[in-house]
Order: sequence, then structure tokens, then C-alpha cells
Amino acid sequence: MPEPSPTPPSVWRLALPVPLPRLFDYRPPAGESAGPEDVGLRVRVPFGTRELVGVVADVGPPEDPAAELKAALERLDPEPVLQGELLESLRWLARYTHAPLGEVLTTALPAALRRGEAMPDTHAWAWQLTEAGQTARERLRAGRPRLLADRLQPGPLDEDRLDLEFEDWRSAARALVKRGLAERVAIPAAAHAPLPAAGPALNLEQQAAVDAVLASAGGFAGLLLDGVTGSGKTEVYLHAIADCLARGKQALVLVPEIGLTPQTLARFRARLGVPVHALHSGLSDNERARTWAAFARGEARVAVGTRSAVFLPLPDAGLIVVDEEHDGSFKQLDGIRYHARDFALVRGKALEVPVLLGSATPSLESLRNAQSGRYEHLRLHARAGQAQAPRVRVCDVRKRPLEAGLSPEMFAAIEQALTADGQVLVFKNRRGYAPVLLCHDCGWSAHCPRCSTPLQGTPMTVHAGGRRLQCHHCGTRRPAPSACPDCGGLALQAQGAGTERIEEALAARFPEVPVVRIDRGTTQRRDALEKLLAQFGTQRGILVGTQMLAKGHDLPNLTLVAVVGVDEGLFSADFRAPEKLAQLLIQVAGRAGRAQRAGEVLLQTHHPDHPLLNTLIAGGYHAFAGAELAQRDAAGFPPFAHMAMLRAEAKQVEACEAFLRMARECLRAQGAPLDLHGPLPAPMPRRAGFQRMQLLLSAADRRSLHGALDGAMPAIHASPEARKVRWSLDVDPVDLY
DNA sequence: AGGAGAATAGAA
DNA sequence: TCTATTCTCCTG
Repeated sequence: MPEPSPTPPSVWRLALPVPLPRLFDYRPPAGESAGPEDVGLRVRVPFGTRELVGVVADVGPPEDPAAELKAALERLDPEPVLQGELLESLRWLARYTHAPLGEVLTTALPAALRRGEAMPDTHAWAWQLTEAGQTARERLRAGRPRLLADRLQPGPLDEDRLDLEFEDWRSAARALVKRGLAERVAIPAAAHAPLPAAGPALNLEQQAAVDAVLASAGGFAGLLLDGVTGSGKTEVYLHAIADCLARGKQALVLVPEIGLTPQTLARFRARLGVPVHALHSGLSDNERARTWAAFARGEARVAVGTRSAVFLPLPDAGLIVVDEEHDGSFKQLDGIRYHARDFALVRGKALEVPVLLGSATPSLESLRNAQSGRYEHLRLHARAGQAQAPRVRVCDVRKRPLEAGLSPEMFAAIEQALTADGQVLVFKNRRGYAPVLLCHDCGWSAHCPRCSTPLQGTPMTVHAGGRRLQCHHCGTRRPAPSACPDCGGLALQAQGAGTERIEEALAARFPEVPVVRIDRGTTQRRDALEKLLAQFGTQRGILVGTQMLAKGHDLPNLTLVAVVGVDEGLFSADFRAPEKLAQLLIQVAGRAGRAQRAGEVLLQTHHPDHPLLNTLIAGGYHAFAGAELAQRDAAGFPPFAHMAMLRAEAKQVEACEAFLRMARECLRAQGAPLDLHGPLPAPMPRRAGFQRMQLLLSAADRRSLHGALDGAMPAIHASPEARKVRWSLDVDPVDLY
């Protein structure tokens, strides 16, 4: 009778930041033992020839009892950094995206913690007068430093309080510090008692929406706050958050990348009366880690952040808000391809808190969920104040002479608006000077040498007033030729019209008013947009811009929105293009007539009878959405089907094709009812010297899709074909390329 | 992924 | 023949 083998001591099963779909077993460092309380702990380990920081995903007997395990080098945390709901939700995310847990956890942790740095201190900062400052204060001459010194005289003030009470106090503080009169001191991050300021009274619909959120407090609920531009969605958020704070709970607000403006933050701060933590790409690694730690410790109460803020730990969660929930920037397009809105709902469910999704143009996915009763549908119909919905007019430009892409009717409407002392927004759905450089003699046009194939050319766009060519796909830049490379002719012309060309033409035509162009080129730096808009003010003038002008920013004197380039969005291979165009048109139209002046929207198109435009204009966004949902249903597209995209890129197409064919067979072998499209060349088949192909998977129900992926992924990961390509899987792709 | 050792192709 | 670059394998 064999002796019962002694149970081997428990080991750490680590999630490591490597693209391998497995965990790695390690012994704890000498003298330590592994216990279940270690799950979520960061540890430093030797891995091959290098060192990595991993997270304990599991503790238990080694997978292979015979294997000689390496010992971890160092335990990095006294307490696990990932625990409870967040860790469980991240496990779910790894399963859902079919990504290795190690990569998911790495994505979720702030960079400083990912590198193995200690959890930072989270004390708050306050300012106080030094002893010298106490005595010298009365002798200071009148001025801002004196005002600040007076304000600090009764005792130290924390920085958030100063932000609220003393505009631009930092420069005054610097002046005091220079003379040794004031100093910055660390104070414990006490739970600030909220000091909410009163806001405007809510109308009936807003109140009903707030009541619905409050009624769900304490349990999960999905709520779609569907309110036209200017209907006061933010007020609903603020009331719901204030209630959440009053109950001693934390609130998380997710906003799209361009939605996180200083004004938004200031409004939240002033109204809620507690520190509001902003999380966006402009923060340093240390600031990010500090905010993360402050939430993990339950010290911080309110966060407003972009996509990655969805990974904040929320031990005392009370509410999650997703503003502009339809916005594409919530979807991460590389690495772990998660959707922050969808993950917010998963977390809300796990945390048992309501999730409030707000939009004037809800995604068709969310509308469908509202219709099916999965979400509570809260509507706000009324525009705040006396603001009226703008009139929308379609302008047929077929056979009309165009100048910089603008028709005579457009110029006339602009002139009329300016004459009436209004402001005009000319909105173009594209950036750059002009799509292509064309030879008027022989027809040659400039194409990107890196991205083009003999069959499909990628035009380079003209920039810098015609002096430079740039490829928008790979970023290649080159000087524009002065003569045609083919025929030597000098008749090179910029074709089509981007915002620069439009700006030029408008400036020439209306020299007496300011013409301000706003696009990525003119707003590279942070808050450049704010500055430009502030300069523009309320005087009559013309704004020319792209996407970034579509939302936010009140322009009370804006009376005309002229939209150019509608046609580019009207016909597209991507089934989501109509939805995106409709959302964009509604958002941009929402810019007009936010104040008492009636606004007008002019859509210039070669397709004045297009059903999308007609439904949208006659019935508004919801009529469009109804029609579009019916089409999606008929065509078997999301939200009536579930998709995943497997993409591959390599120097040789053959490698891509071999990989995707292998993957297709693996998936097919799972026997699930699955539509497999491809391998097909990606819509942009060459990019920066790489060949790209894709395989689209689609299933009527989610379970078939995930079942097939679960079964096939190990083989796909392990296949020899996979090592010859760079590949990625995107579950619920937003763009089909 | 990323690092190391093996295999292979170009320059002397 | 020797070195530069690509290929293949492995990570506990």
C-alpha cells in the first residue's frame, strides 16, 4: 500500500505581463509561505533572463508537482493591491476578451504600480504661513500674495479648498514661498464632508430621472439617460452624485477623451463640494498612481476620467456614470480591446450599484437594451432655457460651382448669418488641407509610397499651405513636388477641400470677420482649444473645424452650422457608418441655437434624397435609430448578432493568410453555429510596409461565439502560424478594420 | 513580448 | 571564413 504523498506546500500562481494564456507557478521567497490572503499581491520574479512584476492570481498546489520551481524575489505589497470586486471583474474581462489575465491586470494597474513601485502616499496637501509669514503678513503690501497670506492667517487650507476660493492662487503662493513666508504641508486625506452648492432647479423630467437613479441605489440597474443636447443631463449626474456622496459612497464618471474639459471639472468641484479627481492622459505616472491609491484606500470620493478610469478600485462604490456613452473613444483599439462603457456595466453589476449612461444620441446597442427592458429608459425632451431646436436644411450641390468645396448657397447663408451679427460654424468631416494633389494636365496624383499597392493607392494629403504631403495612415511625410513627376507639367492642384482650404477661402471672402480654424493641427497642446474659443468670444465670425467641435463648448451666438463632407459618411463599407454620421450630425446641429437666437443647420450633399438624411431630418435621431435598428436586425448585424475580429499583419500576405486560415479551421472545428468571413484583406491592406488581413466571426448568440473562441484559442495561440504574424483578437469590434 | 542561441546569408 | 541578420524556441 503506497504511502499517501504529503501535500506539497502552496505556491503562488502568477499572472505575468506576457502574451501567454497561462499562469506561472513560483515558490514564495525563502522563509515565506503562500496563503490565500496573498491573492492580488504584486511580486517580483525572475522570468527567463529578465525580471517581471506579476500579480498573484491564485494560491495552491503547484500545477506540476514534479517541476523544480523558481522562487519569487520579492513581495512588493504588504496588502494585495488588487482585490475584491475589481479583481473579479478583471478576471471576467480576461475571459470575455480572451486575453491573458496577466495582460489584463497590467492594463488595469497604473504604470508606476505595473513597474513595481510601492503604493504611493495619498495624503493631501495644504498651505500654511511659516512663522516668518505670520509676523511679516501685516507688512506685505496690497496685492495677490497679501490676499493669500490673509486667507491663510486663520490656519492651513487644503489645495482643493484654495482651488475653489482663490483663483490662480498658485502664483501667489509661489511668491510667498520665494520669500519663505508660506509652505506646503502634507495633511491626512480626511474624508471631506461634502459642502454641496445649490444648482439650478430641476425640471420635471430631470427630477424623474434623478428619482429613478436614487430608487436604484443599493443595487445594480442600467439606466439610459436619453436627453437632447442642452436638456441638462449633467444636472442629473450632479444630483445623483451628490446623493451618492451624502450616503458616504464613491462615484465614478467616465467621459470621452475630448469631454474632460477644465470647465466640466470646475463645475463638478464647485457643485459637489468635495475634491474631484481627474484622470486623463495628461497626468504623470505618479499622479495616476496616487489617485488610484486614494480610491483603493477609500479616501477619494469622486473621479472624472476617460476610458482607463474604469479600472479604478471602488471599495465604497455608489454610482457609475458614463457620459456620451455612444462615443467611440470608450473602446480601446490596441492592446486589450475593452469597451469602457461595457466594462462599467459589468462592474456596476458586481458592485451592486446603478450605472447611468447618458447621451443625446445613444448607441444603437444601448437603445436596444432600453427597448428590451434591460435598461430603464429616462428621457429628457426639453431644452433648458428658451433654447429652440435648430432648423435643418439640405443643400443640393450637384452641378453647382464649388469654391473650396462650398456652394454659392452656402456662402450666401454664411453672409446672411454674419450680417445678422451671428457666428458661423463650418464643419468638415475630415482634416488636412486637401485629400489629394492632382495634376491638371495628366491626372497624376500623389500616393503614399509605403501604403499603396499597384491596385490600390492611398492618397497623400496636402498640408502646410501646399508645401507638404502627408499620409494619414502611416504618417509618412514628404515635401510636395513643384512639378508633376509624370509629365513635368506645373498644373498641380489640391483637390477637394479640407479645413485649411475652407479657412483660406472664407478668410478671402469675409475679410472683415475673424476666421478661426480648429482641428488637430491647431490644437496640439492641451487647452489650446479653450484658448482659441475664448479668443473667438461672442463676436461675429466663422469657426472652421472637424470632429472636436461637435460637442461640448457653448457658443451662445452660433446661429448657423454649415456641414460639408456629409457624403463621405453616407456610403461606407462599415455597417456602423450611418450611426456615426447621424450622431455626428445631431451633435454638431446641437451647437446651433443654444441660446435665445434660433439656429440653422445647412447640410451640403450630393445626395439630398438619401433616406438616412430624410429620416434624420424629418423624425430626429430616434426615428433614424428605429429604422437603422430594423436594418441591422434584417442584416444580422449587432446588436442582433455578436462579432469578433481576428486580425493579422506581417511582411508577407501569405503568413497572414495561413494564420487566419488555420484559425478559421480551428474555430469551425468547434461545431458552434458561427459565420466566418475571410481571411480578407483589411480595408487598409498595407500599412507601413505590413500586409494586413482579417477574419470576421459572427454569431447569432453570444454563447456560440465565446464557446468557439474558448475552444479554439489555445490551439491558435500555440500554432506555428501564429509566430509568423502579429495578431490580435477584438471581441465586439467597433470599426470593422 | 523579449531575450538567447541557432541557423543562414552576405563581405573579405 | 567570419560576422550580420533573421529564425526559433522558451519562459515556472
